[in-house]
Amino acid sequence: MPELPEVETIRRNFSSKWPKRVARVSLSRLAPVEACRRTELQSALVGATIQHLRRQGKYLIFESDRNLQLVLHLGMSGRLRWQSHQSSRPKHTHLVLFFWGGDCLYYEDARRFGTLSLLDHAQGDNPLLNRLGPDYMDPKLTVAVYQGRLGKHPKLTIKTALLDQRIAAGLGNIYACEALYYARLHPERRVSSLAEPEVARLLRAIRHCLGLGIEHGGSSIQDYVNGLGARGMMQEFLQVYGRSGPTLDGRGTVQRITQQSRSTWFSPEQQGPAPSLTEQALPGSGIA
DNA sequence: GCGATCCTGGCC
DNA sequence: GGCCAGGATCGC
Repeated sequence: MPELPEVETIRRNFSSKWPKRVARVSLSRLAPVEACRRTELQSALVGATIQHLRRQGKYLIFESDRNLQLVLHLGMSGRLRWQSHQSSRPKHTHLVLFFWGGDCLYYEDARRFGTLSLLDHAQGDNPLLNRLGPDYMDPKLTVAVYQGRLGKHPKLTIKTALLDQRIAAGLGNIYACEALYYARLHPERRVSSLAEPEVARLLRAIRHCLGLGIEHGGSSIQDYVNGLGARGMMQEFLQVYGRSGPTLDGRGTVQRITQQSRSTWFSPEQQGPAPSLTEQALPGSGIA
């Protein structure tokens, strides 16, 4: 469900709350946590102080004063909600952190596509985060770095590459479609067909879309709400995602296709015709 | 690289 | 009842 802007919005909702010491932990039977770490998770967190909340791609990382971090991915339907006092538990609540002083943090996830993990090392070697590419908002991700990382996957279509969190982290289906629209690139182009200026344009478009998303508090298309229970407004500003008929700016029409069994929305007028077989076969000018 | 798969809920 | 959904991983 949530992509980088939604997760970042939630992180910011809580930024003034830390540090906070955990008094009690409640973990549901169905909580999406590795089975071997269930009991450990509770005992490790009780008494720990959460120093701050960090984000990498779509992951939220609770850094504690002990040598451990709680890593949360919200999957498709995960929600995190801050309450100033204990309240009734929504259905599908999997974890509640009760803090000293009365505040509580509720984590719910109906579909249980999310993941909860406990990592021992505050920095460095953890298999979960090591696989992730650099965050799209990280300034260290320059055009040259991005081009190099894309270049390792020349055969992927651009759309697929944008969703691949190993190349760079944070994009999901919504912002991938939007970024391709702003970059005026056809989603079925191969990575190998991208020239350097197009990569630069793409990275700029991605950051533009993610920035807009953050500015508007995320997209509440179905049921996303932020950490305080409020809906976002970005759904009002999407050019192509989920639309039929004209793009939001009226410059083209929206077409829906399926890639990797997921929907892609794009505008043929603005993003060019489907790439031709000749282009796909041409060696050379690309970045492969 | 691709498709199947893990789940529930909402909509037609 | 069937289909679709903002994600990621695991087989072939």
